[in-house]
Amino acid sequence: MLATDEEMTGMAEATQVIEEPVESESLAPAVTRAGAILDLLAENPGQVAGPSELARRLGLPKSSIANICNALADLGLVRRIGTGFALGRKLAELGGAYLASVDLVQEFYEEAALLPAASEETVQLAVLDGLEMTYLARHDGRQPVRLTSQIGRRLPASVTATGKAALASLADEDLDARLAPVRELPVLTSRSLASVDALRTELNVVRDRGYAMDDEETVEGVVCFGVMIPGRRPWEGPYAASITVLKARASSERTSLLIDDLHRLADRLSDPLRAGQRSQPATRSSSP
Amino acid sequence: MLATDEEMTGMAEATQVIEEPVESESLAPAVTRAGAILDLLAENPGQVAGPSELARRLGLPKSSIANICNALADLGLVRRIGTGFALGRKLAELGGAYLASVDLVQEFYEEAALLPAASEETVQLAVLDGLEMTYLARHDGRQPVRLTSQIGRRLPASVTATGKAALASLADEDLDARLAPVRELPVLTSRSLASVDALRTELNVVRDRGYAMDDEETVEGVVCFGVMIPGRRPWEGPYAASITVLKARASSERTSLLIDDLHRLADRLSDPLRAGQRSQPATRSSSP
DNA sequence: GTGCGGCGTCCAGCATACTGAACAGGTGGC
DNA sequence: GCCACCTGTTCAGTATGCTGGACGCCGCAC
Repeated sequence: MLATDEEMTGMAEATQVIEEPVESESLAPAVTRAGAILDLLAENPGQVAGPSELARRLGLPKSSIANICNALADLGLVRRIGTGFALGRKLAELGGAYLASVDLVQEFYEEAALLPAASEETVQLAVLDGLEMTYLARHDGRQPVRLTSQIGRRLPASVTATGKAALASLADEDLDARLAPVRELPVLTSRSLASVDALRTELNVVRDRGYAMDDEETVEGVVCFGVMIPGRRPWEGPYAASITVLKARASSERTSLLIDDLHRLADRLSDPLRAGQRSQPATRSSSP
Repeated sequence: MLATDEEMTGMAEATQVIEEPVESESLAPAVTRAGAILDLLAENPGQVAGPSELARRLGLPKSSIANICNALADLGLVRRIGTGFALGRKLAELGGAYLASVDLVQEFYEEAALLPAASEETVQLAVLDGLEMTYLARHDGRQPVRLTSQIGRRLPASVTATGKAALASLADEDLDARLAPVRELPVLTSRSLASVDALRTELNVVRDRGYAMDDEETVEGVVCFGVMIPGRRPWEGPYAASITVLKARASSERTSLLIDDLHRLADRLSDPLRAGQRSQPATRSSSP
């Protein structure tokens, strides 16, 4: 339809455009570009970049970027550091507001702290988005597993316990649609599932077993167990909770305690009415 | 300066423009408007609003808002819910990236968990921004104080222990500049400081005492203790850490333990090079 | 069934946000 | 000390994103 290629033939001589300037066509290009700027700054948290650098890396005019950056700075979405820009405080505010909009997050914190065994470990809540998991909440146990994901971080669903638990809960047609355009899966460690077929086989195991496992597929020496938590609204994708432990500490008896806790957590988060205090006893039974 | 009033005399008959359509003049209006949309959606987390409602509340053309919302949706900054929009997942990602860019946040989580007494309580980290504190991190203790601030939430500095600790650390001229345009302070409870004079007096107390206190000034029945933590870069505003406890549980002996921990935390976060190595080389008082 | 009011979307014309080059300030190399 | 390079900023012209009205749709009231 549109001639997006062959447009830079004139100037693409020795320029080092890192990002593609595609941007296709938005009816509000300034907004799209602002998003690209935030993404770029978020790639290496803490980095500060000036208008020139941003313009070069995005393949966009310097002036436009400067204008957008100034607008972003006025909003507090980015911060001026000298003449450059870095991520701003309002992002924490908006991120917190988004997390507050997910009812599950609040309840997750409360319920995770009450689990007899799992409350000692790192427990996380994530939501499926395409083929990636976005981590929404984290309960820190007493164990020094500090290499867990930051809140807001995204990881491939195929290498995480949360991701496998979420994918295993999808209807076949939904799963097929998501996997259709995929050739090979991202690989983080030598044990990551590399092929779609291997993933499908694994998902069948997850369905039968009732919980998912990440056996050093994300980080060497670290294992995770995950269970699915259904969304409460039709449009909310499947969530999942996981427990992260060092492989050396994952004895079989401890593991079974943790998985019991995980199922308990999922039950309480799946039916909030029954969790705190029973108020609607028979929702599912047939009417007389 | 700007004729903000009397501008809507023509159309302000029965229209209910909630927000002011000032927007002054930005060189990238679409970005400024996008920010206003996000702010509006963040006001009541979980709310979904269609283009018409957003346009009405912002006093802006419906078409423009629709275009901007579509761009925001493509970026993942907002989510389509039916025909409306709500905050999107990418906000969690960007918020997490911002928090990751603040070195203090990481270390805060590690050090807070190691405090002998305070690790049982709710410990928070915040940064001063104007006359408000933005909460950046929270360590959850075992006590069920669930009415603590969300990460990213902003509270007036004058009613919080973190805010008073941060303000008390400012140079006189800096403090004067921030307080100059202020007539009266925001009041959250009957004990909140209402006047600038009362705040100045309180800040002197904080300086002499070495820590700040919020005695039911933010929430009834809840007290907080706060200490300042200096920023590591010249441009980073002062940070502060606080401990939140129910007033009923704030015995004097427990309180003094907690305040010792707070000073310990501040010492370790102030000088990261010494934090990991030495535990506490008699910085404040000799051991018994 | 029917009319009404509200919604989200589409479209052409205009105002304006974007562009690219020129400017001034700062820095490092030789 | 000087030049060369890169920075961020400014400015006029023009392409283009923004505007307001019209359109089709849906849900509610009557």
